[in-house]
Amino acid sequence: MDGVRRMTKLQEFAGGGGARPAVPFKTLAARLREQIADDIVRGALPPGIALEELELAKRFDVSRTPVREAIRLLVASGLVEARPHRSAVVARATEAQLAGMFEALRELESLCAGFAAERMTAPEQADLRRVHGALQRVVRAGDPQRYHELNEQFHSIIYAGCHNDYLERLTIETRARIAPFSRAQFRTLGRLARSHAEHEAIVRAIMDGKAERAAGAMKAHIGSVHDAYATYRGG
Amino acid sequence: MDGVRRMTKLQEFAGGGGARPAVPFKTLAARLREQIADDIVRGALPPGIALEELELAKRFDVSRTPVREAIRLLVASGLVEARPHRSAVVARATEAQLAGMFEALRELESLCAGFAAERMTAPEQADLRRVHGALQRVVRAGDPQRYHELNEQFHSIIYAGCHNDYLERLTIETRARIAPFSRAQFRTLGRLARSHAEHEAIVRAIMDGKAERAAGAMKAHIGSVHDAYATYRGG
DNA sequence: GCCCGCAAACTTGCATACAAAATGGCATAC
DNA sequence: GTATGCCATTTTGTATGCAAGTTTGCGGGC
Repeated sequence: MDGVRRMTKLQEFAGGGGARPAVPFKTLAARLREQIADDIVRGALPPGIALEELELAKRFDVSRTPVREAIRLLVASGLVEARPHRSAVVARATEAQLAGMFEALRELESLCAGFAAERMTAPEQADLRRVHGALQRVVRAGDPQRYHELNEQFHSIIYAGCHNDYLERLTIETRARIAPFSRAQFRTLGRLARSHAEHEAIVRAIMDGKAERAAGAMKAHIGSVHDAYATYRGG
Repeated sequence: MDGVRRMTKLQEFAGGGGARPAVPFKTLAARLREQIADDIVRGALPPGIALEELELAKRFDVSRTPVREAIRLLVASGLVEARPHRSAVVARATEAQLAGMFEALRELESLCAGFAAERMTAPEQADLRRVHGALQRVVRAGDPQRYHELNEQFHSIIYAGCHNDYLERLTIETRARIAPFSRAQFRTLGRLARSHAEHEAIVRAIMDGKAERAAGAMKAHIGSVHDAYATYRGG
């Protein structure tokens, strides 16, 4: 790119980090996809913003080719929209689409919870209780950011607990797809407490092995998250 | 490619067809994705087969670039697996993965049916009845191929009837993802008749606006499809 | 002042060239 | 005869050049 040919470039990328010894090897495109997807989900790249190939290429010091491939990957996953000869943009969503995604997420998470109640192993249950306990402490401490992190763990444990890789993947992807639009939902301490109370019902149902109750509790939980978000957005 | 520069190449592709006047314009990559995805779903490209870039490029008379982009699109959708520096292959699945996908499809279709019972418009309902009637005639005639086509229409109408674009898309993609593995399920006339009888219960529940009954009937239907497939595959 | 048309600049789409890694075959050592 | 390591071949990964399409802004006309 500037005279000196740097070795492989695959080793050095990885977000400016150091050497990564036993990594299975990833293409530039794969890493770019992760990086950009992360930026979108975290909100650094908000919906509607243009993803110009040359700009991204310069930022990551690669050519347009892997950038283009990364964008194609993101397009297929739904996080990015692309139209021919126009810059790809971070996916937007109408209110109706967002409501649809929330509804789908509610049902997917509900399914996961139901299966988790029937299938989680003892270690998985222990892990769920552990994170649930940690969440309780965070609620008392009133730390929304930390709550957000642990909350994601909580839900992820339940996704994995359904013991259905495909369903787990669908749910994770749906959550990621909604994330860019719902980044402000846990701002109030009131919601934190309420969220945790809802978790309590879910955990109990799972521990008791009551699939329907777990599914119902999760459905109510996600529904209330959606309501909180809709209220927030509405005014 | 061979001296004479052919105009745009975007117009002429499209599967050897003629001029396509009012088409919104699609990139080569997008068309290749459709073509390859179709070949995978239809079984022309069975699971495990390698998708060599140069070979595909030659077959479609394009360069490797759009082929690669098409493959990336397919990778993200799950129809194709790729590992660095290895040919991409049509996605395979273990028995466990396949079972998981069937389970997910069962739940997704069940959700669609439930919502459809509550939300389908009168024209949509009429369309469903129309296809259902056509299916009955095909069962009597004993035409598995035609049954397969109409059966897809039948289910697609219900997907659309849930009035949730995202859920519809998830369900369609899941069905496509399973298709390469379940292409031999409607070989017996007995299954045709049974399948149609199950449809009957679904249609009635939807027409009556009974969401739970519709969901349950659909769940039973997909479950029986899966059983038939598992039996077929098992021996 | 506003609208329309045109052209320049910019961005993406595709092709091609080259680099790097994996595969397969062959020779060699045991 | 088998295993192992090396080299040629093949295939993917990345960079770059050029063509085509879109956007934008300017100038002229109304």
